Amino acid sequence: MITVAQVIVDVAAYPVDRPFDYLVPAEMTQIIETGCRVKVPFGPRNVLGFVVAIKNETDVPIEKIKPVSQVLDIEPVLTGEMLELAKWLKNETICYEIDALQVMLPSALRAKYEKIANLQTEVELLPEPLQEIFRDSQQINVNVFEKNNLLPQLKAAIKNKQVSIANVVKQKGKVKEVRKVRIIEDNQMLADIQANISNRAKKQKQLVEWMQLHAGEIMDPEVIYKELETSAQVLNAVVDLGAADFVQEEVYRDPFTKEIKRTNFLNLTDEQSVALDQIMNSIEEQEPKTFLLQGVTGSGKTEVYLQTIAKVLNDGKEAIVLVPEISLTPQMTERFRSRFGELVAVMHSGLSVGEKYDEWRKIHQGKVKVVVGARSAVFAPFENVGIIILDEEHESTYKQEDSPRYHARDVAIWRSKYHNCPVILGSATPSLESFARAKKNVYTLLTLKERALKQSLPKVQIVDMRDELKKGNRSMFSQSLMESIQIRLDKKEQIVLFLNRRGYSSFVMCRDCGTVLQCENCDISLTYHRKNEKCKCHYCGYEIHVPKTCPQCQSDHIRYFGTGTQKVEEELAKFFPGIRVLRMDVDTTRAKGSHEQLLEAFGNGEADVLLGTQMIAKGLDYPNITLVGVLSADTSLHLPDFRAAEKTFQLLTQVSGRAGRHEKPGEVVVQTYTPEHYAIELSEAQEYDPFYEREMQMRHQAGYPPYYYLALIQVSHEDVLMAADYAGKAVEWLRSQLSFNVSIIGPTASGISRLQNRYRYQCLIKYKVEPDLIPTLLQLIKIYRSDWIKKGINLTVDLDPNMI
DNA sequence: AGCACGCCGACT
DNA sequence: GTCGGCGTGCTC
Repeated sequence: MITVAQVIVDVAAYPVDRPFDYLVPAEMTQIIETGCRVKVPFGPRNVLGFVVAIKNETDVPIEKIKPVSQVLDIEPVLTGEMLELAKWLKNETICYEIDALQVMLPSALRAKYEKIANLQTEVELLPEPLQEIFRDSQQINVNVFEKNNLLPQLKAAIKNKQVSIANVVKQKGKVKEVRKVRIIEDNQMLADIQANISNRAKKQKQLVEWMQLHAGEIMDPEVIYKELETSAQVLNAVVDLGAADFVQEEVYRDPFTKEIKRTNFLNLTDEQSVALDQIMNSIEEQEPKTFLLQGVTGSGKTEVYLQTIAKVLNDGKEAIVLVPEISLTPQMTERFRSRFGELVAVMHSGLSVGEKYDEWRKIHQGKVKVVVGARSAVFAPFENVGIIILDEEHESTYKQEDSPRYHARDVAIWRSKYHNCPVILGSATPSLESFARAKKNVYTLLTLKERALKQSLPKVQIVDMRDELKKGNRSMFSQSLMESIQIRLDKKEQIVLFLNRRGYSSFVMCRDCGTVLQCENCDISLTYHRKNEKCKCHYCGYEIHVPKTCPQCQSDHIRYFGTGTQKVEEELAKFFPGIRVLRMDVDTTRAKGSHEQLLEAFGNGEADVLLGTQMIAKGLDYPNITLVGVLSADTSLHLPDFRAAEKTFQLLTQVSGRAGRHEKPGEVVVQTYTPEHYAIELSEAQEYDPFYEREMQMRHQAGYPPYYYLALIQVSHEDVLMAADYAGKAVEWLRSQLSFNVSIIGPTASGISRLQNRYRYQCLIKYKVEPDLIPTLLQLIKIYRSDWIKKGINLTVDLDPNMI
């Protein structure tokens, strides 16, 4: 009988996006399992692959089939659930199956390939320069030749059959191990050994005597040295006598640095209890229900999560908690760690590759029961999931921007059906899509209207900056904000000032002609980096030194513009001498961990004002913050995005919620040039429903989600005309295939019309129901992959896109 | 995707 | 005659 493994190979391309059959050699049949990674020959090279099935027959002609060269995992790295999920993702997001599989694993388990040159003759027979390199070793990485400009010589040697090239799959992800001492269990034997030690070896005798108290234990040598004031020499001698031996033990790199204090359940409000009861009931009944937990800021959503998780753990199941990347602050993770201690793993982008791998292994090996992490943690390899929680459900970071373009919410719901467990989507300002589904009873709505400690929501005051201008106030602060700041300073309370800007980026502009330094390859301005006085493109990596004069008008009035935070800081210092400001932007948060340090310093009262962009809006929870100022509420309103109003409202509600979360009442001052806009007007009352109704009307009129679904097709090419032409062709073809109630808008130039020297066009598909959409798109992709791709066209499909 | 194979023009 | 350009097609 033969054993055949079906393998998805690590080659992201359309013609090979299917399983390939490989023969399993007899010695591997006991080890190989579905979900294992394997090394296989694929054409002329070796690649990594995932075993998706094992069977006993094959349709492939016997002369074609090759054997698996190596099994990389003793235990499978992917569960059956993951393999199924990958197939679903492939369909749902139109991606390669290999991409779907890879996204579920930490990058440490993905393959790294190296080309190795093997020496086939005597070194002396090689040309001079090559001899040099092959002197130390017969096998040399090809990039060594590249670095020394010896590629032509290497090529010649290959031709002469003096050297051969092999592709080697390197496995990343080293398990970190430490050497420990294992004391033998047999106490009698220890006593015998001790008796035989010469009286001159006092230290050894002492050590073995002490070991009798710790028979069978495994310990750190350092602990022994300290305990007995001894050294490695003595220990080695004792090990030689057979009283103990050295063992290698796996360790996890610990991303937590601080000690944690255990905390207990808080008392719940009536609203919280009602919500919790419903969720508990669903867990009990094993219903894959999706709850939308809508709670005003400070209403204690987290406490509901924590108690739900406690229940799940009690049932012997596991919990997944997703948090947007930027709110994955120590403050947030500590709440989970303090409740569940060592049972919690944390996953976020701040961890090193090794740390991520370690956290993943803790989950995989069942050492932890709770994972708190960003988007990709939704793939945590638990096998008995009891609850999945998405906090701040409306955040756009839950959607991955590149292939596989999945939404963590959709994956969570898929997994909940697989495990028959509920999902909780939590937010103060749910996405319109989720709220609409809750209204249609697709999700179950749970509402928390009151703050947990019954504090009133902060008073929001909207200030029209146009009036300030008329009054002759040309500063960044309105009269009213200045007064409020002064009051807090007098009362020694804290202030958060918020600049509504995206990210931390800054740019270089000529003050005479207004030219902003642009990337040569992309249609986007360069980002200024202070550390090396360079300007860099975040999309393609293009980099130049900051020029002395303007490239357009030769003026030397060229200046670096920050996010505006420096300017705000300067003005603050002018108006309020002695004010202590903590600024959070590119320059102050570059180093790893500086973000946390700044927040901690602010929490300790080392500053009066915390000043920053979006990043500070999330998760800040300090009792002494009583004033929040939004310096310009409208900047996010004018973005070319149909969600601009929604995002602005969410942001204003979010930042307002930072004030007065504890005993002291809070106040919010929102400065704007368009106070009449409903997103700003309605944020004053901080009530979600009126905003929802209003925004739904707008979406209905314009034909956007949740009334319509969207799909975005992007076409790019080095040549503008080609890009436009083929975008047109795609649109034309889609129009001919899809029904009349689907509207296809475009093609139009994309927001960033040129990226990495490629011109980009896009078209938007709006549809309510169109069962043929995915098959049609797949067919379009087929046309593209079989024909257009050769002409240098690039085409991508994003279902349910974030930005358009 | 990546790599070999294969068919045609320009060189020692 | 041979070297190397890149169009074509396959990968268990």
